Amino acid sequence: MNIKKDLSLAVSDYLKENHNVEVNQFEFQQTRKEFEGDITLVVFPLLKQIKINPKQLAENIGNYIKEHINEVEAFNVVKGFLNISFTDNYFIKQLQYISETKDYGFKEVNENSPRVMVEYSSPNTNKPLHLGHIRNNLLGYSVAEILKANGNKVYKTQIINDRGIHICKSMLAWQKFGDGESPESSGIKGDHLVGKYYVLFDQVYKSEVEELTNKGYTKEEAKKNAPILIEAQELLKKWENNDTATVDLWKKMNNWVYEGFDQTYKSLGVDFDKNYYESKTYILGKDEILKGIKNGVFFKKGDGSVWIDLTDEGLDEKLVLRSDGTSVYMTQDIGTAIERVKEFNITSLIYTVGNEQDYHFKVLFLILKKLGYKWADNLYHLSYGMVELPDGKMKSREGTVVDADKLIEEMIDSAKNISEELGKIDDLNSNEKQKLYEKIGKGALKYFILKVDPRKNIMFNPKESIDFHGNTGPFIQYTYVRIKSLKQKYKEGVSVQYFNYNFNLKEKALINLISQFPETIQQAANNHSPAIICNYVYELVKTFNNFYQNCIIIDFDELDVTNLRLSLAVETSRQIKKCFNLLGIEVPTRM
RNA sequence: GGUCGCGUAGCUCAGCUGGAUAGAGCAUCUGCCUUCUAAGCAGACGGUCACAGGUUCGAAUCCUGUCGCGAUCACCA
Repeated sequence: MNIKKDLSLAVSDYLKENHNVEVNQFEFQQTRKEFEGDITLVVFPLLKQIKINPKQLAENIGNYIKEHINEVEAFNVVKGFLNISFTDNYFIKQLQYISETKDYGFKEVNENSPRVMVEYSSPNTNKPLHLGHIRNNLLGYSVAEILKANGNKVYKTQIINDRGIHICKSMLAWQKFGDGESPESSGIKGDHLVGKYYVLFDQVYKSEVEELTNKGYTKEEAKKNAPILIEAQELLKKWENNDTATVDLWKKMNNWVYEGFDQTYKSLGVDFDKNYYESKTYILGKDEILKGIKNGVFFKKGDGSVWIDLTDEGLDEKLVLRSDGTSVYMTQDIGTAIERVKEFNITSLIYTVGNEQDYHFKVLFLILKKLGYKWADNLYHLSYGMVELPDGKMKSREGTVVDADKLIEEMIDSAKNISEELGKIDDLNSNEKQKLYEKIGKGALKYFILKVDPRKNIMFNPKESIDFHGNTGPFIQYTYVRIKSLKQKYKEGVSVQYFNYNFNLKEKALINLISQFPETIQQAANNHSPAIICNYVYELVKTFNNFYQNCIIIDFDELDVTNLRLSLAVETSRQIKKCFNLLGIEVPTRM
């Protein structure tokens, strides 16, 4: 049941019959609170084809639809806005439809669904995850869930940057100063332990650079010639030559990191269908480059390096193979994309990567297109803004990063403090309490991140704690809990029954809003934006609270009304839960 | 310097595929727990939508320019 569609058809008929014009798309919007009505047709756009007074046109259309559509009870016209009111019968029918529809608003996924891969996270293995990674993870996960709900077969993946000079730096510092320290011996989480040596390397490196500068080297020379850096580069060569001891150490330390990452991923509630590792994929892509040279897509310079000329597209020349024949980042991204399309038979691929790499992806997609891959048109860079601190961007080496594990822990602590202060859950056992604190704390964090438009930067002030009141995760969870509590109080099952009922404005507003759920999901999928879900669910919850505060829901003397209002409350809670699942946030039943 | 992005209330953000008097939350102030959980509700205060032009019946939204902030332009990843 889709009232907008019915209205559109009727208006279309009217225009054809009376003005002989063919229009099928109309602009509907939610009626503003200050006017009477449940939906509004904006007639201004029609004036281009029909040259009459907008008010008159609106009146005519209003009369026509009132006559032809049972659900239309009344209408009023303000300027070029046609405000339409629905009958009580419509609201009952609509509520009944919503409550009887399984997975209302979701589209089914089957063998014929589009196959989409979502890449996200993709960390380096030399340090623990920070707030920037949290944003990436939450976004990638949520967009994947939203796409699923919108009828796509989704594969979640990440490519782990497990090789290169960065990990050699941690390895070297551990070799030199670690004295055999391990996660077991130190009790430090694996990724944090490796990160500790990465930082240590940098400290030694900096002091060596300073020493060399004092000896009269220029800054540039000193940076290139610091002994510990040269040692790290030698370690990288050993790794590339498959030196057994080096490879063993590399495996050992990477495994520490993976164990740490797994813990953080689990805590964030994100997962992957397949992991790729750069140590395996970095060789991919070379064949494509060679083929591309033959086809004239790439060209070779005198020193043997291979390039693509993108100056016609307003970009630069871009290197795809070094003069010594080794790959660069771009090379393996070309190869990996092709591999993934083959392996998963996907029709599109979404890269969740920060907007600092906009240029890279522009070039990557262009190259794949020039290589003749038709699916290159379906590649999408989910480009998100940076997380900024009051004094600028986070920098791992300068120690200004907000650590992911620590932040999650702090959020759970805050949830605990607030819960204890309110004292509403004293009867729960400690295990139940802990689970609840996690749901609330993580809910606050995730909502805080996801409610911001992905494209925009996020300002995070570590000195100000993330809120638990107002437009927040806990507020929405709280509303859900209240509805659970209502249902528990009534005990009897409820279902929507027809009877002669006069809906009030609060109830109508709520049903109208729930009716917008399907198009909201679609919009969120089209825009790759969990923020759209956040805005929707917040609006829904505010509208519900308004209803809750003003209407007695459970009234044992008015069972018909109770049945109806409680159904409405239950349907609200179902949408809340679905929205939060799309955001990767759990809902509690008590708080 | 070239390219890309951003600029909305004291702060954090919606609104941006053009539509009615630009909306929320936080903060400040005022009411409401003897009705279903006050992590709530109702209300007050708060705006040159960076600035200047243009397109349009209509611009925060689209176009051009200016200013400010950020990112990017490596034989780094």
